[in-house]
Amino acid sequence: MTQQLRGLETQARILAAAADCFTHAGYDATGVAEICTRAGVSKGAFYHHFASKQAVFLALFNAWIADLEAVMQGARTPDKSEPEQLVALAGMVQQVLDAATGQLPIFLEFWRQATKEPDVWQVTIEPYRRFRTAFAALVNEGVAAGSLRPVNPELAAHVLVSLGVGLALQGVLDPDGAEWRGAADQAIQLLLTGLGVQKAYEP
Amino acid sequence: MTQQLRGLETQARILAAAADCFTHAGYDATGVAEICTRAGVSKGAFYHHFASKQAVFLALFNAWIADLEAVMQGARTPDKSEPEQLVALAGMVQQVLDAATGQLPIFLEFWRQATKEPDVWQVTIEPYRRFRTAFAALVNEGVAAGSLRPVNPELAAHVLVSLGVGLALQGVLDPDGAEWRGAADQAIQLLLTGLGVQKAYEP
DNA sequence: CAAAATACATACCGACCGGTCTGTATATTA
DNA sequence: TAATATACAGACCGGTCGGTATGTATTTTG
Repeated sequence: MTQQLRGLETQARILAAAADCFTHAGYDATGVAEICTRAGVSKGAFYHHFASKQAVFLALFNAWIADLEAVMQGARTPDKSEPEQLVALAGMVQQVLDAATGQLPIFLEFWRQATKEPDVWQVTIEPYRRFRTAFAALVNEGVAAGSLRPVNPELAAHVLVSLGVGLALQGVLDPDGAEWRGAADQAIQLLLTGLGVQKAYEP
Repeated sequence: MTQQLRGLETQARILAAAADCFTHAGYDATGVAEICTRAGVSKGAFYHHFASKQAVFLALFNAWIADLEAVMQGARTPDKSEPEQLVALAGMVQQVLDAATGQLPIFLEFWRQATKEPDVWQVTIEPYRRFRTAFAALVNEGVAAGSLRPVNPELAAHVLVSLGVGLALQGVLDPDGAEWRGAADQAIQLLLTGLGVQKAYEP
């Protein structure tokens, strides 16, 4: 049991070190030796736990996906109105982004790899599509219930998700203070107003 | 004169080949030899015209910036109303993105490099800030003229630019057809409606 | 036409990098 | 306790890559 525990611990150290390196220097630029040094392990340990550098990257990526999945599960509030649910979902997106702030540059690595490796791409775009589906369903319900203007749900969802992604990327590239947070709030306000939520512009 | 022309020609070939390689394989993954092969020149020619691989990358990047600059200059229409100008600016963003479609993955390279190299970062975020400034000025005028709802111009501009960036990134990662274009149109409609442009929701 | 500059081509180098191989200490098992 | 498996350690290797050094053909210059 002690040995198993020890193994998992070094495995975690390798993952943490790799995340650090990938974040700061990028995937290609960081060598396995660098990861090992930062993790305080030898190359033998590294290749004992992981088949390749790519494997470490994928493990990191899958962990991130799992986290995202968990957060999405916790955002189900079917008893509220569609506008309120939209606000909740948007807030959740913000929460996810906040949780990842600081180590966000690694997303650029994910996205870049996704444009090359088909399997990475597959699992990369899945969360976005899921987001879009969720938003579209909500908008659809809202339109049917009359609480939202009659817009194309799919397109509206696409807009919402794109806005979230854009805010995230802006935050990565130019994180000059809290403006970003304010922009996220205002973005939601503007879009909800555009979608026809009266409360947003008639306090 | 003939010799000078010849030099510029091979220089252009190198740049084109490099853009191709960077787009398809990424910066780190493409070697100088590969660029030379695709360009049909020797390594000597390469290092005669460019000091390093980084230099080629920066040249490519600066060319892109210059293009963007030119397009932005051509979008000045001060004689129209603020909402119309907003639509024009948004359309311009779309035009820029369209022009780059297909070779867009190289933007991920730009952005990634920007998170590491301070000088690349400086020149990377400048266009975005310029976009934001332009949008903010327009929104400000519109608010003053009463054609737009009284919103914070800076935040509104941030939202607009973020949306554009997000749409672009979505288009890169998941370019499954024309939905993307429709989303861009609808996004503008929604935001303009949210900003208070009557024409958008009262045809 | 001589000389100097330009525009290449080719061979080559040292560094680095992902991955392997062998050895060893510790823990688990029979 | 003997045997086996696990968890490392560290030397090492084949190959690649960015960059250089040297040579040459052509062109411009004086």
